[in-house]
Order: sequence, then structure tokens, then C-alpha cells
Amino acid sequence: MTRIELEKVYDPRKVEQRWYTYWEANKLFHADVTSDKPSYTIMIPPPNVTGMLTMGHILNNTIQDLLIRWKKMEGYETLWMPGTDHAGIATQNKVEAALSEKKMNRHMLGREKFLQRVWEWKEKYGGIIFQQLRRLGAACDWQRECFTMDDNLSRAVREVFVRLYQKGLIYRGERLINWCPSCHTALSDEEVLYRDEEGKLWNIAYPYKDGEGEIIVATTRPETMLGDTAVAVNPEDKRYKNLVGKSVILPLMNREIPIIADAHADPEFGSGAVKITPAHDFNDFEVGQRHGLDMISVIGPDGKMNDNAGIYKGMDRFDARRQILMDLEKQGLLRGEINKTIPTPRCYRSRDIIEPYHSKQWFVKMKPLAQPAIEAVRSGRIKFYPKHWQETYFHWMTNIRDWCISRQIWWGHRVPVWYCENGHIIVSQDTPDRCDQCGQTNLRQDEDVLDTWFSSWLWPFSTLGWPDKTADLARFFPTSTLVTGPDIIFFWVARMIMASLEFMGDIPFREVNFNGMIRDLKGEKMSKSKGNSPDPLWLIDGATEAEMGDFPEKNPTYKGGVPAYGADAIRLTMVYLTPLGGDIRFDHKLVEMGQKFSNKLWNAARFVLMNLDAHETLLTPDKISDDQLELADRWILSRLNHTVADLTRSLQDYRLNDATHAVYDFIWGEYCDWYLELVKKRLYDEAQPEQRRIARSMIAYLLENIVRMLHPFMPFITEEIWHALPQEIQQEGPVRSIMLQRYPQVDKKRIDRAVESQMLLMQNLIGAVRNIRGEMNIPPMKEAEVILNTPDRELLAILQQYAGYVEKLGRISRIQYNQPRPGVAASAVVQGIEIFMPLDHLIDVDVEKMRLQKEIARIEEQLVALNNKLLNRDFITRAPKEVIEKEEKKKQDFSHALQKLQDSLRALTGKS
RNA sequence: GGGCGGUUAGCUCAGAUGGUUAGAGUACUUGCUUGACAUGCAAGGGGUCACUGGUUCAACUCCAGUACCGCCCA
Repeated sequence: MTRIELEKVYDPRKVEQRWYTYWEANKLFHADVTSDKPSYTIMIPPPNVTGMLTMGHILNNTIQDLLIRWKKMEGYETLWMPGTDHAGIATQNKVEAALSEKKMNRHMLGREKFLQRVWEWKEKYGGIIFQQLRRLGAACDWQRECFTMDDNLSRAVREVFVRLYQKGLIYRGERLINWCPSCHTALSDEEVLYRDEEGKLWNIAYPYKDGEGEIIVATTRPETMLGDTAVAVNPEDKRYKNLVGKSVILPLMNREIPIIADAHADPEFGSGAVKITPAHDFNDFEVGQRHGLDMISVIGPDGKMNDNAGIYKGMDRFDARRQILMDLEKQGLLRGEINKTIPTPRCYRSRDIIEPYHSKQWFVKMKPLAQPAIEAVRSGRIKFYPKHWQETYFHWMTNIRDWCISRQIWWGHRVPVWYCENGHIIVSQDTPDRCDQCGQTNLRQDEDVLDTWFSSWLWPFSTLGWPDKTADLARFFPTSTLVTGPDIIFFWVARMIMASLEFMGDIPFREVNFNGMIRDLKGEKMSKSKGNSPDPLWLIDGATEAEMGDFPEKNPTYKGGVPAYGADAIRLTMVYLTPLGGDIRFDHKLVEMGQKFSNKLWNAARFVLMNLDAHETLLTPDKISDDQLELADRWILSRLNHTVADLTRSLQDYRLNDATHAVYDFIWGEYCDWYLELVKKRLYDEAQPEQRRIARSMIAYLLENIVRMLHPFMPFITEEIWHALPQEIQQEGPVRSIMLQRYPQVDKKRIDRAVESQMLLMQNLIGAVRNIRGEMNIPPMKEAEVILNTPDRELLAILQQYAGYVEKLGRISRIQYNQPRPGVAASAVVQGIEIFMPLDHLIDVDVEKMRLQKEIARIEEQLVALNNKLLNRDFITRAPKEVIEKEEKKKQDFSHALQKLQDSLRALTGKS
């Protein structure tokens, strides 16, 4: 009598959502601050509040969920803190784009009303990514979900600003900064991406003020020449030595500018003379500082030429470039152009070309913060996985520059600084009502907001209630693991370390796992802008070609639609493919692996369940006496414990692919392929009820261990199967869920090398028999006989005891031992045991001869190598004894097998 | 220009501390509705481990250089 009926093909759509609802309704993801278990905490890398799930998120969050579920089952009080950041520029851009469709802009609305619109936008689109994460199975503590603009997190931001200001680590300065004309704001250095782009280098003649002649300067940005205040030559450059101190006339502007000597000018570059525009180039700015040059800004914040640009005023910077080149040409001052690839700075958001722009901004002085952060990693208090990211971290940290944190947008934390009419500055947590220096009450708050990263660098503790001394903070800080991409190592990881050390006096996390990038089949990074990243929900739910829009057109493997692989399948596939920190070239076809594995597990469960008897109480192995367990039982128990040991070690080292391989191979390659097949005989043998009960108990016990072991990888299907299993082999929790069960622990007593090697012998024997059958094309229905010959009495005893294994899996009807060689037979040698399969009429002697010859050739090749090695005097004298013994043993075995095979070959000769 | 990674089967990738008969999934060939699974079972073909040197008794594995690819920084 079967306990339960499962469907023949696993359908994740009928399972996954149901269990997520159950977990969430029962608050199984909620971390209890009062529990006395050790804690394990992960802070989610906060996605943009209006962001959508990408394949990158799938990998990143699968890893986090896997760790959380594993640690929870290992007995930790786990907290996976979810939340989003407000993504100042990105979100504001989106709302402004929506406004501009209605022919409006933020200035027409005013600050208050605009911000209201953004909040509305956030309410509307803000939750989407977390709904998607739920579909992945993410065990986040949703009751603690937070947002960087929440009241308490905002308070943390102001607190930090005030403290750093008072400490002298935040200052306001007038400097050249990176300006994005599209986003209309300053950016930090990290937000600027340099890409090599095709450009041109123009040579322009600047005539001497006195006398005949000219000096040629080379530039990639002719439009900035309007703001030139000098021409520089290298002090060592003999060609120009006598010109230093003289003047040239700046073309188009007719301004007299000096020729100066500065090491910045590279004699190898162009003519060796360069134009100096201190207001529009970071290097020139420094030259200007050294020589006390004027700064003339000619490009405004909107990217258009300004009042200083003469007749070019009002033109876009690129139009101005064209016009200026034409005008120079007309005046005969343009001396040619050459093509050149130029590292071009672009905004990470808008992709517009960044303009160095002189303005007043707020900065954080980073050097003092960096020092302890470097030490925290160098000393090993914080460990990076893979370790080599340390080099990148140290490099950036030791060359760190001050951080421009003010942004000229509205969406974000407003700089907590006020100015009175007398020019005093008030920096305060709370809105002040009077100037603390002169008592003046007419105060004006700074217009700027802070960089979004200025709130996310506080994430590990602001989310736990800081600056208050909360119970959560005491319980869950420092956090355990950070799982993130190496692309934000500077933006986020490094800054969190600095902030935590500064404000908490402790590290933010103990270990950082940098996961790889998801690329497409061409090796390109997946991104929304490239249109090469599928919507993960297509893969979970399935999608027709039409539902994917133009995506299949650009990505042909998606033509014809994608099946509903399910979240479990995607998760398994991702971690199976992710070596520590390595990238993944992803295609939906790869998920078939996870899908097939789900189905395999499902059918194994189906098999187990249909063989259980509802009226029978099952036994656990410790209730079965050892002499009642046969080889296969002891073997599978040994393999189970081996697997758990390997798996646990791999997980600890974040070698998730190794961990996944271990589970996958055990379940499919050992439990299904061998154990379930071998146990069938006992399962159907009604004459031996006690053995039958043991067999039933064993398959159920193994399956129950398997689903627990696999749960962190595939949470849904394992929960489904676990609930179908008999209760007596499950441990109980307050709520019935596999999540609350203990993760399988290694029982060293069950690991038995002798048993494993005996079983390996049987597997090899069966393999040899199957090989003969396969190569000889003997149909499975045709049962064959076999002769096994060995002089080793111990081996013989094992063979006789477990002959049934060979019979069952080799489809052998009868086995005889130590018999003379039959007349015509196929043969093989396994671990010194000679195998004959007498097949008179079935055998094609030529085929068998070829089969033997192939094997003989293979062995001979091995023997040649072995002989060379063993005849090498140096090898014998220098190699360790064990290695030599091993090689000698190998040689013996091979020679022995070779001899037998040659005998067999000779016996066949003349019989075809 | 500097730093970091990579180059193993047609494709996607594994191969801690050097000694393996170099693996997996997929694709391919052949045979199978075998009392859970054709999203399956069994067998098979397929690799000068990018190249050149070096260290070593022994190199896919360590070192150096070359070529190509990727990422980061200037």
C-alpha cells in the first residue's frame, strides 16, 4: 500500500509559490533577537529601490539564501536583512523622464512637490524587486525590511555627517570635480568610468606675440582652448628653452598667454607643447596651481559654452568644437589632425561625457579613515574570498583620494548644514532655529543632497538601529558574511569597512564572498542597457517567444520560448556553475541541468514513497544491527557521511560549485544509480519481510537525509518531498518545516574505507560486464552467464556473497567461479579478477578481438610509461617510498591484466 | 602605462597543498518503453591541458617569458 502518489514529471509551478507563502505566513525567516543561539547575519547588498531583478541578482541572492538556510539548519539564529537604497541620481532621473513626457520639469514643480512625486514613484515601483526575490525563495527577514531614506537610517546619515564635520573629516571646498552635464550634478571619482574611444588629436598653431613664428600645441579637446591661460613646455626640452617666459596670442580669443615650463608637458607627446586650461582639466588645474595661473571657465553646468566663451556662448560643447575647428581652419591655424584612441570619462548613470568642473562641494577626508581599514584586512580580521581581491583593495585604499559627497539633485539626504545671513555655518542633526554663533534666525539649508553611498556605507549598522544602542545591534553586529560583486568593492565594501571601524569601532563583517559576473555566451557582461540579460521570471515561470518581446531576436537561443524551469532549477544550476569568484557564461539551456536534476530527485522520491507501507514503522540505521546491513547499505551510509563532510568543508570555503557537485553526484550518481537499483531485489522479496523492512527504512532514511542536505540549494522541492515522508523519521519543530530541521552531521563511524573499496570492486565488475554487453551489442533482455576467476580467497568470498549485484545490474543469469577458460568468450580483467562471458553463438569474434586489442594497447601504453619511470635511477632514489610502491603495484596489476588479455586474444585467434 | 584574473573535450566549466588510467554537464554515435524517471537507463567516440623555456626524480598543477581574452586603475 502506497502512502502517496506523486506526479510522474515534476512541475515546480505547482509547488514553489505554495511553500513560500507557508514560510512567510509562519514567520520562518524572522530572526529572534532574544534567542540564545549563536547568530549568523547577512546584510543584503541593497538593490536600487526601483530596480528589477537581473541574472546577477539571481546568483548573488542564491548564494546568500543558501548560506542563510544552511546556517539556520546548523543551529544559528540567522538574520538576512533585506532593504533597498534610494539610488538618488537613478531614481530622480526616472521621475524627471516621466515628467518630461508631460512637458514638465522638476523646477516647474518645486522641491517639495517634486519629492512628493518621487515618493509616489517609490511606493508604486519600490517593492517589485523583493516580490521577485520571493519567487527565488529568498529567506529574508521581511519584518525588518528597510530603506536608506527611512527615518532612523536618515538620522544615522546626519549623525555621521555631524561627527565627521566636527572631527574635521568633512569639509567644504572649491575644487575641480567630475560633473555630469546630463545628470546635472557632481560625481565622485568612482562614478566616472574611463573607456577607450575613437577620437582625434588636433594640432593648433598659437602665434608668438613678438615677432614671427608660432608654437604648435596638440589637443583632443579644442573647445576648451577658449579657457587657456598658458602654454606649457617641459623644462628639459631644449627646443623650447629660450621661449619660456615669452607669450603667445591665444587664437580666436586674442588673449595674451605665457609660455611656462612645467614637467607636466611631455616632450614625446605631439610637438612637446601643451595648452593649459586649469578650469577644464585635472592635470592643468595642478599646473595652474603651481604657476598661479588664472582659471577661466568656458563651459557651464549644462554642457553649453558660457559668457567667457566669446562668440561661442550658448553653443553646446560639441557644436562649439566643430565651429572652433572650422574657424581655426579659416584662419590657417589648424595644423592637421590624427586619429587617436582616447580614454574618455563617462558618467556611470547617463553615459554622458564627464566635464571637469570647478565648483564648491562637500568632501570627506579619506586618508585617516583608510588606515585602520587597510589594517583590518591585512591582519585577517576580515577575510576576502577569493583572496586576490585584497590586492585591488589595498591598491585603492593606499591611493585613496577625498570623496566628493555632495550632489546637485533633490532626491536624497539633504546636507545637514545651514547658513545664516552673516555667513556662519551651522552643522546640526536637527533643524536649528537660530545661528549658534550670532543668533540670527533667518537660516537657509544647503541645497545639495548627499551621495547615495554616503548612506549605504552605514548599512551594516544603520539597518540595526544605530545610532541608538539597540538589542538588534548588540545581537547581530558585526555581521558574518557579505556576498557581493567585486564591481562595488570601492563604492561600497571598502567604505563600509571604514565607516564601521570609525563609528562602531568594529569590523562590519568577518568574511566577504565576491561572486562572479554573469556574462552572455559571447562573454559580455549582462546588463539591461545591452539587452542581453533575460528576465529571471521568464525562466522561473516559462515564457513564450512573444512574451519576451524582441529579446529572442537578439538572443537566438531564446527563440521558441523558454520552459518553466522553476526557481530550484535555476538556483542549483547557478551554484553548480560558480567557482569561487569566477564568472558564468549563462544561457537558459544550462538550466536544463537543474531541471533534470529536480525531476530525478522527484522520481527517486516517488519511487521511495510508492514502496513504503503506510502500516509499517520504519527503522533508522542505528536501530538496525550491523550484521543485518549488507555491503550496499554500509556503502551508501559511508558515502552519505563522506558527502556531508566534503560538502560542509566546501561550503565553509565558499567553494559552492564543489559543494553542489558533491550533493549532485551523491544523489544521482550513487543513491539513484547504484543504491536504489541494488535495493530493489530486497524491496520486492516477500519471502524476507525483515530484509524488506530494512530496505524500506534505508531508502526512506537516505531520502530524508538527502532532502535536508539539499534544502539550502533547492528549498522548494525539498520541502515538498520532506512533507511527504513518514513522520517517524523526521525530527519535529514548532512549525513543521524542513527549514527547522538539523543539517546532516558527519558520523565518522559510518565512514568505512574498506566497505567503499569493496563496493568499488563490485562496481568495476559490473562496469566490465556492461562494457562487454554494450560493445558486443547484446540486448538487455538477453541474459548472459559469466565466469569469475581469482586465486584470492578473500576476494572470492566477497564475490560470492554479493554475486546478486552483478546479476542484477549486469543482467547475468548465472555466475560460476574458478572455471577453465570457455571456448569462445568475451573477457576482461578487473583488479586481477578474470571475467569470461561465454557467448558462443552471440559473439562476433572480430568485434571481441578488436575490443581486446584496444584494451591491450591502452595498457601497454601505461606500462611503457611506468617502466620508464621505474627504470629511472633518480626516481628510485629520490621519490618517496609510497610513490614508488604505488607505481610498482600499478605495474604488477597492469602486467598481470595484460598477460590475461593477451591469453584471451590468443584463444580467439583462428576462431573467427 | 600599472595592477589583477583567465586560456583544459564542439559548447559551458571543474581539476586545494606537484605523483590521477585528466573529469562533469551538454552536444554527438549505438543499443534500450529494464516493475521511479525517455527531463530516463547502459555503452562508446572526442583533449599534444594556449605557446616557449626553467625548477623537479616527476609539471595541467610551481616559476619566468610570449601570444590572445577579460576586469580594474591611471
